[in-house]
Amino acid sequence: MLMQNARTISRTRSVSNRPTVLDSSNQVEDFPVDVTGVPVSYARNEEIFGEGEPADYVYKVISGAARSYKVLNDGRRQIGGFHLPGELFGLGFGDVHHCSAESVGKSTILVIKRKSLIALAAADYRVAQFLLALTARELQRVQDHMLLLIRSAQERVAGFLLEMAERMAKADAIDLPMSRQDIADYLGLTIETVSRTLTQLESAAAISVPTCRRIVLRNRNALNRLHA
Amino acid sequence: MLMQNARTISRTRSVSNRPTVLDSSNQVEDFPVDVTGVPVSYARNEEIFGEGEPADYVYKVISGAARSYKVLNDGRRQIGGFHLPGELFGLGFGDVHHCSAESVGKSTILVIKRKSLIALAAADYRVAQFLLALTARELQRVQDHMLLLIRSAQERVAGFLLEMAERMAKADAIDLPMSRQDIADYLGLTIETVSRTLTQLESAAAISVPTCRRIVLRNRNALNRLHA
DNA sequence: CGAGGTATTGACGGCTCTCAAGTCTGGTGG
DNA sequence: CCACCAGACTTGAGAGCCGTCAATACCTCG
Repeated sequence: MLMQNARTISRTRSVSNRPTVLDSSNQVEDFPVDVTGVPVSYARNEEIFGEGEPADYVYKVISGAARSYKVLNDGRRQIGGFHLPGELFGLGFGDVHHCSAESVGKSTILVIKRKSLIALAAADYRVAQFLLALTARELQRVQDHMLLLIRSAQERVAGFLLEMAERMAKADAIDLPMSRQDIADYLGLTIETVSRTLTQLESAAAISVPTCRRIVLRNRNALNRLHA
Repeated sequence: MLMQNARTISRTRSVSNRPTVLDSSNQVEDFPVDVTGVPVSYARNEEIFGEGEPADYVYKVISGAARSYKVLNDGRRQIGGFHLPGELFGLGFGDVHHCSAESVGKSTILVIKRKSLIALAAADYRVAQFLLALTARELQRVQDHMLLLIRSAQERVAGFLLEMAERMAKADAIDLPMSRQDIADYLGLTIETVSRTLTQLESAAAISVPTCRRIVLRNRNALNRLHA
C-alpha cells in the first residue's frame, strides 16, 4: 500500500519561532502599480503558512528560499515547488491555502495583504491581468513539473539541476539551498536514489560535487540528453 | 535512459477531419456576463489545438470529452487532464498554448474567442475575477494530480476511479470515455499495469468491470483507503 | 465473417525502494 | 584549537513493483 519512506514527515522543525518584522513598509516591484508589503525573516524549516489556513497574504521571496508542499496521510511529502528570490508564491485565490509553505533555510520574505491586491485588481485591470499572468505561469510550471515525475531517476535529477541552474544561474556552479530530502520530495524519489544518481552523474563526468550543497555542471549536453 | 513504452506516440488518429460548425451562436453559462461562442463537433482523436499554436480561443465541453497533454521527445505522452461536459479548458493566458488538446471520442465543444473574453475582463472586473478563479482551480487540480503520480499503481488507479466517479457521477457506475492508453498516460503507468490493477481491484471486490469502458464501484471504502 | 485495433494475461528483468551501515560535515563546548 | 556530537549524506545488499516483450482474447466495424 505505501511503498515509499514514511519517515519524511518526522523532520526537524524549529518550533515557536515567531516571524520578525524587519521594516515597516516595502514596495513590491514587478507590479504595474505600487503594492506594499512587510519583510519578515523566517528561520530554517519555519512554517510560512499551512494548508487549510485562510489565505490572507501572498508572499515574495527577498532572500533565501521557500518550498510549497502537500503531505499525504501516510506521511509522504510532495514538494510542489521551490521559490527563489524575486518570485511570488501563495497565489491560489481561494479563501484558504491548498498547500503548506516553509522556509528552506533562513530567509526574508515580503508579506503582502491579499485584500489590498484584490482591491487594486478591481480598480486597475492591469493588476488583474498581472495576477492572471502570474497564476497562469505557475500553472505552466506545475505542468512541466508533472513531466519530470514520469521519468527515470537520472532524467529527474538532471532536469532538476538544469532547472535550478536556469533559475539561480549565473555560471555553471549552483549552491543548492535545499537538502537531499527536499530534492527527493520534489522529484518523487528517495534521498538514497537522489544521492546515488548524483554519484552516477559525477562518475559520468556530467557534474562534480565539491560539497554536498554545491554542484558544478561539467557537461550540460549530457544533462540535456537525459532531460529529454 | 528511456524506460517506459515509447509506442505511445504512434496512435491512431483520424486525420483531416475538419471541425463542423453546428450553430451560429451560443451562450456560455457560468460567466457573470454574457459570453458567446461557437459549438464545433470533433471526431475521435481529432486535434483541438496544438502546443505552440497561438492561443486565440478557449474551449468549453458541451458533450463528449477532451484531453490535454504534452509529449516528451522520446514519445512518451503525459495527459495533464481530462475535460468533461461543462468544463472549460485552454486557459493559460500566454499568447501560445503550452500543451495540446484532442477530442477523446466524438465531442461537441464550444469555441470562444479569447479576445472577447479579455475585452470583457478589462471592462468588468467580475469577469477578470472569474477567469482568475478558473485558472486557480485548474492550478489546484494539477497539483492534486501531481500527488497521484508519486503513488503506487493501485493508489493511482483507485484515485482515478474516484475522481471520475466524482466528476461524472450520479451513481456508482462510470462509463469511461477514454481508452486504457489514455488512463495509463494520465496516471504515468503502462496500459498493462492499468489493466492488471483493474483486475486486482475486481478480484478484491472493490469494483466490477462489466465491459472495459464501464466500471462499477462496489466498495468505495476500499478505494478510499487506497487513495490515502 | 474476417480484420484491426483494443484489452487482458503471463514471464521475466531492471529500476528504485527499503533496510542498514558507514562517512562526512557543521556546530558546540571544553 | 580540538574533541565531540547530531544531523546529513553516501554506499551497499536485497526485495518488490512495474515496465518490457509476447501471446492470446475481445470487440467493433466494414
